Amino acid sequence: MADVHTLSKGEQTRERLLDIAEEAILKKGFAATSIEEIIAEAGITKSGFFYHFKDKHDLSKALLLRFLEEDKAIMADVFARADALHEDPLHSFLIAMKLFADLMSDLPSSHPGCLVASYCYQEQQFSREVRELNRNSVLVWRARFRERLERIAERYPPRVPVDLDALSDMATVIVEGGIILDKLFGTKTTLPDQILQFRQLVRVLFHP
Amino acid sequence: MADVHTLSKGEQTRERLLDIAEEAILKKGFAATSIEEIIAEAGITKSGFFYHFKDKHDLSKALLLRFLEEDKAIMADVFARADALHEDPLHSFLIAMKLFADLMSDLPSSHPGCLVASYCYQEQQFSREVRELNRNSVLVWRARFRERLERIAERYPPRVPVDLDALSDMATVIVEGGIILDKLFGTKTTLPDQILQFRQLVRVLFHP
DNA sequence: TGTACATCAGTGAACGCGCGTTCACTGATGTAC
DNA sequence: TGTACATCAGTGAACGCGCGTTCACTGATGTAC
Repeated sequence: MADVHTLSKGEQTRERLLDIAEEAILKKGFAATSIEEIIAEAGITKSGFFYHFKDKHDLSKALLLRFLEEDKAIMADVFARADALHEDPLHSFLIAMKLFADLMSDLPSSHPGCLVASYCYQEQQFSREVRELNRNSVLVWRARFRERLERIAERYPPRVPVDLDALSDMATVIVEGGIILDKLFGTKTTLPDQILQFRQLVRVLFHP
Repeated sequence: MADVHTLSKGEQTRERLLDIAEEAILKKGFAATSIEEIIAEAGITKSGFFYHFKDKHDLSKALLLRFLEEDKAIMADVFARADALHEDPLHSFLIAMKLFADLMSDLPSSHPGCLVASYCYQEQQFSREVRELNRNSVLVWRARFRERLERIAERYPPRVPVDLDALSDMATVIVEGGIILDKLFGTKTTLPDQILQFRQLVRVLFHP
């Protein structure tokens, strides 16, 4: 959610529609979330909705774009803060994973879910463009982690052979899987615990 | 899918309806999968569908029950085969993870998805009973792995402190996350690679 | 072996409701001169 | 400072289509006697 004070009235309504839609879609899925219920909660009419979004597919695209933007900002911030605390790639990475785990612990309630996973399990409903955006977001995660792990492996040659690709993907895998378990149980400890588990693995593999 | 030859004509149609529904639901989600398209592919009329299922919710329940049954059988078989090959808990576990990874590599096409994750991201559409079934299935996974890891930890005290709960959940987390990545990319290597990654972690933690 | 009845595995037509979308219109705010 | 016009942020009513569900009915197969 962007800062409310920098948004015009119309932009505020639009953000609110996106907030309501995202929450509902993560609970029921895209097809089961009707425009009718979104506008009911937002307190506008249906035509008001279509002033903001061309059609329902336009909503799905705007929603994903906003989600990916926010996600990118969070991870960039986590890594930037870790880099500021330690310049060594391994230690910085371990700090980043701790910061990330803490961040996920501090959610107000249990994790609402990840739009990427949600869309993935309803893929055929979305346009090729949206599917492409979704896929690409995971490639970005993979590349981000891969790059950091490479720098670590350079300075700390692992004793056992390490598959850097699989280890990079493991970050995404752990996050998506952890979210599912927390979502299923209404808890918020599984995701941070799993991130720390991943952190532990990276340390065991590389730490001298 | 049960053996075709042990099923009556009606049971065969029912299984076929479940097959078609499962494939469609994993691609589009539950709400976006219409009874109309299921019967079109099955080649029967709508009333024929309602002969087999009370309503659409009845279908969702039957689908999940069948999925969980199959899932249980697969894992039981993997562990039984591993136990037959080695009686030591750690080695049997490592063998089981290898067998599991191989099994996931041998899928005819890319992984179609996991109904548990699919339902999880559309939870509010399902009855409390179905949601309960879904949640419970993860508890079963957790318990199954927890029990095996405990036996391992007894015989091989880990050098570093190990959180057995988190490690047990990691199995489920890795599988759900791995499936999402394979599903997104249309590949089938991520899931087995991640299972082997998990296997590697267990070995590093416990192997003397 | 034949007949009566029950169950199985569906068919066909109709239903009403909710959904996404469109279209003509409107009051409030902003901008140009 | 006042007027004309444009844009913003919607309203209200209507639409048609597809969806899940129901109901009365049916031909084929199985079972009892």
